[in-house]
Amino acid sequence: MMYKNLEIDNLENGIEINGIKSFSLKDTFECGQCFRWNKEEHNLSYTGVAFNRVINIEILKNKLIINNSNTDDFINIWYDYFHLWEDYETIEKKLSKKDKIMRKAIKYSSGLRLLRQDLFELLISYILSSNNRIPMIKKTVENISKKYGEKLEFNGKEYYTFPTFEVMSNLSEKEIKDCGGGFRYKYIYNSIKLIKEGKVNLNKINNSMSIKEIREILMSLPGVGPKVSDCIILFSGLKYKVFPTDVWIKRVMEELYFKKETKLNEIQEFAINYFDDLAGFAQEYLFNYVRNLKK
DNA sequence: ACCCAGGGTCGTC
DNA sequence: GACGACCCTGGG
Repeated sequence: MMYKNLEIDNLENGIEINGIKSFSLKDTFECGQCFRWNKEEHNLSYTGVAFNRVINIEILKNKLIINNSNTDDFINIWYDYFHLWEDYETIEKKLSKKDKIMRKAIKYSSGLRLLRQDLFELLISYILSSNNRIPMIKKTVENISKKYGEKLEFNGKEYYTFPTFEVMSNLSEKEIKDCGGGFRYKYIYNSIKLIKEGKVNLNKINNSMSIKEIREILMSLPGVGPKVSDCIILFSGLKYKVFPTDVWIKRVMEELYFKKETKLNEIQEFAINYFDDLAGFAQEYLFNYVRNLKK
């Protein structure tokens, strides 16, 4: 069948999609925006859990293969999750024209797509990200899912959904602590508590609000500062004109753009003005680029 | 063995 | 507005 210029064919336990451009699985899944996707050992495919599903995805001869899925899920979930309605060729072209630095960064990570992830899962994941390392964040998110998510099975292996707010709101402080997030367990527990008590309402957040308004709501939660809230806003796909500024981005912006030590606010302000509507994309191309260069 | 840093945030001065 | 503390772990 056809769906918005894409041709979808059924496989035995999955689907095959023709017509997708600009999609690098490696750059999309390994750029640090998500914590629940892992490369398979034996091939170039990735398996991950999102929106209560486990799927395996690979690209063969320009076709996107989604295993353990079907057309309905593709239309209802994955088409939006992988941001397939956005034209990344144009985004990359526009950003490449900005300067030599962006041209390099994009050449390096062409095909990187910003996923549109679940807001609550992002909230917990990025509270865990503060002063933490990516492998440790992944480990803790995995622990939370294993303990309190629902079990899924695929290819003889067990996977776990990220728990719902409902489930997590009934956990004790100790239960959350035992998931392994270190000192951040209090942030998570107290954030959930504020939401449960109705003092903060995540459900009213939507993309017709201004970035400032959304930031205000998110930052009223403990453990959520400017950087974490910008990540939540960007990686949920609410807004793309944000520029999460962490240590890596700070370093690369100072080195390549400012040539001197610069304050976070100044970097942000510059980037938002300079990259405009594409700031969020620029941030992720840069982050992926420098983080891999340092290795 | 010891030290340091990690997709920051918070409390205190 | 600057500064140190923070759980915990892997790597030098």
